Amino acid sequence: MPRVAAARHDEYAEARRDQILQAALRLFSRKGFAESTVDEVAAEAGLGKATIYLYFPSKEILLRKLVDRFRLVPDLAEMVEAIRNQPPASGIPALVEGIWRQLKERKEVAHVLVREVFSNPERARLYTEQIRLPGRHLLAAYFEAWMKRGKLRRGNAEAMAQCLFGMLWYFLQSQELMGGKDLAPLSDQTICSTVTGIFLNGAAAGNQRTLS
Amino acid sequence: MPRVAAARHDEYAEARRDQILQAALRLFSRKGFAESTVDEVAAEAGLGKATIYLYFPSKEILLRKLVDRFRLVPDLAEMVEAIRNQPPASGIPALVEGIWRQLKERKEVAHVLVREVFSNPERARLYTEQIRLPGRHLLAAYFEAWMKRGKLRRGNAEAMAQCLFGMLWYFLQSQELMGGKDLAPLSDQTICSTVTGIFLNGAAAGNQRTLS
Amino acid sequence: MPRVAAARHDEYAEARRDQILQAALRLFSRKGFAESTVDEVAAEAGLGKATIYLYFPSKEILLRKLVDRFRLVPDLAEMVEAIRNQPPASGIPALVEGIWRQLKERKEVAHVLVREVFSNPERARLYTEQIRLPGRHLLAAYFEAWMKRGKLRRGNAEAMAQCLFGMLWYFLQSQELMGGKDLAPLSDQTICSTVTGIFLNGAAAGNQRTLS
Amino acid sequence: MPRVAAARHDEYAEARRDQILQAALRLFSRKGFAESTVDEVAAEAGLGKATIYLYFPSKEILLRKLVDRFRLVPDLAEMVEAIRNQPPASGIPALVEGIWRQLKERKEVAHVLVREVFSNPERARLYTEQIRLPGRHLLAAYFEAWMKRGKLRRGNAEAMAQCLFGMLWYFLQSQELMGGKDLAPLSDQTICSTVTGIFLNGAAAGNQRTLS
DNA sequence: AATGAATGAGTTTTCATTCAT
DNA sequence: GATGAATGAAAACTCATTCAT
Repeated sequence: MPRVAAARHDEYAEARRDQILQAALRLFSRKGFAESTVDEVAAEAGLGKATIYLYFPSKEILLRKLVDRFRLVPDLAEMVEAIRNQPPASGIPALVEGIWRQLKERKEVAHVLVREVFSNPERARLYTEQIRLPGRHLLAAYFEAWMKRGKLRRGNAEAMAQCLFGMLWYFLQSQELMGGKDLAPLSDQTICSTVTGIFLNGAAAGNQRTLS
Repeated sequence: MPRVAAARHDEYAEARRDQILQAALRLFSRKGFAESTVDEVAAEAGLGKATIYLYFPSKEILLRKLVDRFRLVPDLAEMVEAIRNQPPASGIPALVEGIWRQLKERKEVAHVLVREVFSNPERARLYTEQIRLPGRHLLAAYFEAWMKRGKLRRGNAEAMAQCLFGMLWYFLQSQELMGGKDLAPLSDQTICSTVTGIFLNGAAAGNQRTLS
Repeated sequence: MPRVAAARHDEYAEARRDQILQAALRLFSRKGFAESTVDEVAAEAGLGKATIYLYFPSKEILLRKLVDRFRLVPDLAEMVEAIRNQPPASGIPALVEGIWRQLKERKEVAHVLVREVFSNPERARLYTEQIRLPGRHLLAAYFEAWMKRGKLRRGNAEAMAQCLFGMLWYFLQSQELMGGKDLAPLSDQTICSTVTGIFLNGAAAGNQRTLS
Repeated sequence: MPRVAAARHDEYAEARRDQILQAALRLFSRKGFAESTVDEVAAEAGLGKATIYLYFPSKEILLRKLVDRFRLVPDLAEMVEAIRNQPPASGIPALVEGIWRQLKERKEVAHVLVREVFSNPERARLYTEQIRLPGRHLLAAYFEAWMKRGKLRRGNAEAMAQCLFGMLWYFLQSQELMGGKDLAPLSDQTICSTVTGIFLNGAAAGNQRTLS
């Protein structure tokens, strides 16, 4: 096969794969993985059922590829890179806002992750290895760098990264996925400044800023 | 039916129902709801398959009853009450430790909740109304009381409560439910002191204690 | 066991058996044999489920006993005997009316027979041998007697008996069992006189009476 | 979808549906509806079990479609039309013979009807409305036409139609479905001439022809 | 490459029958 | 004698996957 044709072919296949993954994401987010049939994925993608199998060998693998492709915070590396040289006092607020914006934009991904990945031991382990820990390391590295420069208190940087992300993650779960937005709404502003405030200065009186 | 016999009968049925719910909790926590069969629930309970249907009319209703019965932090009210008169500096560490202990003990419940409740909009809404918000209010009330006494910085107490719980909740998810314990273990000590430290004093240098 | 006690015991068992059969008849007539559960039979009889099995070894045998006990026209022999010496002109109308009355009274039996017996080859064969043919012979014997006395035209008496009974049987099926009573009602009077008229004189003009 | 392909597809599906209905008819006739499994229907049709569900959404609906498709006397309208201008004396014998021939050819249909339709109130009502009463009206209309022309005695034409059909129907039940053919055989000739004779002239002596 | 038709393996649910009390 | 609890065997139905076109 001539090189150009092969490249075109690959592009085409990639586009199809993406079309299917997007459809699956919408569907799984709405109905859940186990509750969705391959027929429905195909219908959502506007394709025939058997076509799905041309691009993904099984439904389970389709899910894995989905999780591979759709990161919760795909730009995390860029965000951390962008603030690498900023001290926490300015870097963390920017980071929190960036992560929160991206999480909110990607709540469908979050939905699928919560449902299908975080709760299935095997899938979760894979996710932890390939995505969660690498992401955590990025944050932790930033923290450690500024610990050394004396701008952050010394401590377990990995655990601290987990705390930061955990607060945002739980806001996402409760506000966007669990109906909190309707029942007890909190503004983005409140969320970001509370998280930032607590992470930097804590809630105890005597520390710098007012919370929220 | 004589009253005594009826009472005994009810007790017996209740015990059986509990036996089944406990078995289902273990199983769903291990394998997930959709991935578990009624056969397996029965086997785990040491009963015949049809017996399950004597006590629960369907698999779906079994799940609902399961969620009804098992709360995530059943003793939260007592814990908050116990520290009501302690200032945050001593109250929060106790609270964090108490919540964390109970969460860890109940990771099976957490597993089922994540999968079946937090991810299903309708069930999640119910859960938010009946359990999550009331719990949050308890914490928030404690925070507000100590804000008034000048021991906590002013801020959105509900959001702060969410932050505190979110950190612990995410540690539970990542350590216990997602294989983090094996892949990147963090000790209870590290977790509790990091959460406490960040919540009270933040991560910025110049604040009181060293983290973790 | 003393004789008296044994007799009492037998009477008691017989009464219980009857109680169950009556309940089963009502139930099977309403819902069909396959569609009824042993639980329902027990409930209808006001007994516990296991009690049914004290008196009948299986559900299938319960049905057989039911058919044994409940004849469609139990008094046929008496009816035929009663008109034995009456010529057809007066005997047939009496007979038709008598059979029709009994059929209508016993439409529950008819229902079960149609459903469970007439349509199951093995059961039907048994029924034909033990009940249907003997009944037909009774009618045929009456016809033959009056053929000999010149009051009925010569012909196949068995086939004639079948015709007479068939007309009534089909009226029962269509009026009582198939909703005809509501959709296109025919009075008992019309039914009996039409059957009698056709059987005795046919429908062709020039024969004696007006039909119905 | 192009029009031609769609048409071919429809034809194909229709053929498959028919293949399944034919198989189901044979099976239900032999074993009864409740006693037959979908697996068996599939095996009889030479198809896989799931294929049945491609064409019929449930076993119950398969039965309904079966009854819809297979009429007991599908050519009744043509038969009545064919003798419309013949007087009863020649028309009825032809009609009786025609109906009897068709009934015998379709005893499998009869079997299923008896068992599943005539005995289930709801289904029976539907059948009465859509099939039985229209058929009866056809016969009744013929009778009424000839009553007016003085060739049939006046009477309730609907009841008379019922009598005519009832005799034949009961012969079918008893001879073909209940083992009468083996236990007490009656020739087609006997059956038809007895029915014709009784219907036209009755059994009383003094009327025209000899019976059978 | 694209697909609808076909299907067996697997799931939930029902129910006749047994058994311990 | 009477019974409710327990259950395995069996049935309807679903769906991921394969295959012929």
